[in-house]
Amino acid sequence: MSRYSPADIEPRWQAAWEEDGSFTARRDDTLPKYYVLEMFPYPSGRIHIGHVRNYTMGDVVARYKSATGHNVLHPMGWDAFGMPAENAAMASGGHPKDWTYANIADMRGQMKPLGLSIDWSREFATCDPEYYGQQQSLFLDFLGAGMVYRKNAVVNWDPVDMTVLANEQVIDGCGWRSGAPVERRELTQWFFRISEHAEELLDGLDGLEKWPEKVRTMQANWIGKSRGLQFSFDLTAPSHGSDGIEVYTTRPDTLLGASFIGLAVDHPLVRALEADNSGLAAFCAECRRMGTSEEELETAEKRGFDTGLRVRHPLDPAWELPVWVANFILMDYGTGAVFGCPAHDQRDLEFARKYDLPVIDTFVALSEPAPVKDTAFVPPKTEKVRWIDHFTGLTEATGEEAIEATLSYAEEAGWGVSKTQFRLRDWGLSRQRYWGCPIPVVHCPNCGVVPEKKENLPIRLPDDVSFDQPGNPLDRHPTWRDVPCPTCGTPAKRETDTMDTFVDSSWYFARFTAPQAETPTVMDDVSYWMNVDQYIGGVEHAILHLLYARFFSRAMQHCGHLPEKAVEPFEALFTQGMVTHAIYQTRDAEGRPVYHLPEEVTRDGDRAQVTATGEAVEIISSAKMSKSKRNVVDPAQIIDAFGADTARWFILSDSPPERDVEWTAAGAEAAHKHLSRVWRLADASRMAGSSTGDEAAPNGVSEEPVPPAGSPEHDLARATHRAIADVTAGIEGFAFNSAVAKLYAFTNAVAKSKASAAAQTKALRIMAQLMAPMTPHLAEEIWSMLGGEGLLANTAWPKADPRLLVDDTVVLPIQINGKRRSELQVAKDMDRADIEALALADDAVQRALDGATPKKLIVVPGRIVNVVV
RNA sequence: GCCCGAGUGGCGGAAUGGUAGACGCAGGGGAUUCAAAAUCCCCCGCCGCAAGGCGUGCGAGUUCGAGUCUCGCCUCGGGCACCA
Repeated sequence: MSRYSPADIEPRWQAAWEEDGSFTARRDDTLPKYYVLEMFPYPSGRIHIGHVRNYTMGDVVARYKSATGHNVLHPMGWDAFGMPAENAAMASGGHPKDWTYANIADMRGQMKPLGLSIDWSREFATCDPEYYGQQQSLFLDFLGAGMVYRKNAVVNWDPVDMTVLANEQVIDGCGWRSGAPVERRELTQWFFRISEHAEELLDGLDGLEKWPEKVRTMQANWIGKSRGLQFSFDLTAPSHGSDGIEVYTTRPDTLLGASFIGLAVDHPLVRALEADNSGLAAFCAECRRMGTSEEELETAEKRGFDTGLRVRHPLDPAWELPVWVANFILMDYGTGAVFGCPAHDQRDLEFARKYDLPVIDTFVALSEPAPVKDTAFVPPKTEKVRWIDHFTGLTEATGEEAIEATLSYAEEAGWGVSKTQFRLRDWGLSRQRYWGCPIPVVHCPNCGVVPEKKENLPIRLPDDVSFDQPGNPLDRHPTWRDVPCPTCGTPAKRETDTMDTFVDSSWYFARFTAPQAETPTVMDDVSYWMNVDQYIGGVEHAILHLLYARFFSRAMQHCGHLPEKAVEPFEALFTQGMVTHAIYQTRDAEGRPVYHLPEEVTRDGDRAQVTATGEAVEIISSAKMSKSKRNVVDPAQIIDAFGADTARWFILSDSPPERDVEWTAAGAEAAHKHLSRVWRLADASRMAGSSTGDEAAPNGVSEEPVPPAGSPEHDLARATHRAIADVTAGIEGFAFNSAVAKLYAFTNAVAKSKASAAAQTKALRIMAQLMAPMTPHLAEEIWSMLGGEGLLANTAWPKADPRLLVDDTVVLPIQINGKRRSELQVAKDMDRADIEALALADDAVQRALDGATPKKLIVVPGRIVNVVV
């Protein structure tokens, strides 16, 4: 062989690893364990370049940790339930199960050639009955522990397709298939009591030191702990059995500015009022013709309806306020009712201006009272402001102090209670869909809702279902629902709701520690392997998935399925940026969007057309790769053309791992050229036929003598050890792009080196070791070409020799007034006074000073000199 | 709308508060070649002949010194509870 040929090299080394069992994880108490996990993929059909990025990063960590003496667990599985499988079945008539398993086979077939160091013996899919049966068992434990309950909740209902729609399926208020306006409908649904754990989930964030700060902040804000006042506005006349309206506010200090009460559309009182107020009923119906997402509610035009009811202000019974229904008030937060304070809340102000409600702006101001016009004045929480005739007697206080004073005042006066409130809502897990984990309960006419017996698990999904009619196939199945009641034996009906797919992904990491066990987990295994030492995945999962998984770990621990230490299951988290791509869109005859894959489109700058038809394509700015938007890039082309190592090297070198990247393949060829160059260097070294003479200790360099200073061997050894230090730091710090850059520099150093053949071979073997986490096949090949013993995958990571990392002299930049003007080359340990003298003698400094003495002279030894003139 | 990020040459990006632009892509020049491919060498932020000046989305501020810290904006991206 005379040139780099990944097509030959890569399968050969993959077979060697497989034969060696290099990546099979076994418990071993003599070694520190390390559990690396990438968020498992949804089997959408093909892997895309974002997957390659994710799994390559994880593989770098796994291989590096293995080389540094850890017993590594690095598993892979499939998040296999979900809507796309049903959509595919509806679109092309297949079965979701067939579609899903075929996709898994395809994707596994695409992933294996990447040479990932995965223990494939642990693979499972969440749609395997062996997995979801254990999940049903967990559900029953949670149910028994009182962590699951049923209540009514609102869903998006498509009246034509007779089906519940996901928020994603609601487009401009209409069903994505039927085009019919979506309705809100209330269904009885299952919920996990995650909100009972709000405080714990919040407090737990403090301990997650190896999580990105931004993720902890996002989770904390999501949980949304707040302190406020709960109290009642008495109705001037009782209405439908209520005497007053309970409100919750986080700004009780602005109570003097109250000018109306706002009720959520779904507030119980509103529901009651609707019955005999057709105008209100029409208004509410209008508001309900809207999706359920918070985004939609918050961005919709603010609208209100005066109920005609009046309430009394708690501080002054003579003061009456109108009660409005408003479409921006959330029933799920607080009491579903607020008081509006237009002067000190922007949204309330806009509402008040629209409906001509009073704006009371006279009791708090920055210094002098100023009338509020278009912008509400929100009293700052931590800055002192002036309070005028405030009922608490405050005159000057921060918002926070005013809130506290108000809380005490209301509590003492007895008309309000201070209350801690969380934004976090209970987790609704019911889905009216086929392709999910069946909820293992039975509805019995005698006993009510009865849990299945564990010995009946798994409750399997029936295979004989069809998707040619609207609605949930489980509901329509001729026999599947019919079961005897587990308690009394009378004929009963199975629950037909399946679980939210977030449930599936909330404990898979624990299942990987004993994927074939007859119980959800096995304590010995889960105790050995948990926690996940490094979790890696897209930042788009920063809130929901990670929060649900954290809740699940607590619940599992409570039920004895996880050890105490695993309540926080992810020790370290790395959120990689997304690989984005433009979305190519056309419209069908009805004006609905049609998306096109990048490979179906011919693009020229800002213009694009469908290659096959010539139809003009609208280019929508880049967004995260998503199957539904079809803006996915298949890595197969790069892998086919250049091999897996090039794909891996390129995706790692391209940009910092945490940052989003707009995908472009420009440069993939250059990555391949580089790997070829490394191969040629190794090949030349092999031809030179030199032995390094240190076969016994390929990595134990620190005991060796340092080559004489000034020799090419010395320079090469320095470059080598610089590279070891830099690449190690790059990998440890998730700066893979920098690690790659350092390896480029090291390659240049080796290529230019005049050192002996033996010294070069030695350097190249270390280069192979340093490259192994990124380009494992090429690294093995070079290792073997240069006489390395055994598999490189089993060798220890090289150690940098500190003697070769230090410099004797440093270049010290000289700044004049902060601008670099000159530099000094000085001994590393030269003392301050000598540096000052040299700096002042410098030509540029002399010119700048022009005979004067410097105002200030800053010397940071080893760093910089700054002369202030 | 709310929460969280990001913004540096033509491009991807580098830079413990201390020489902005490492490393690479693209581009330019040269060597080699009958020619090409491949490879190797050199140049490459902007303005300027030069001296020099200007430069990290915009505007302020802190500091001897700011890409980095603070405040206010702009633009783009992610999330917003039934996409996964």
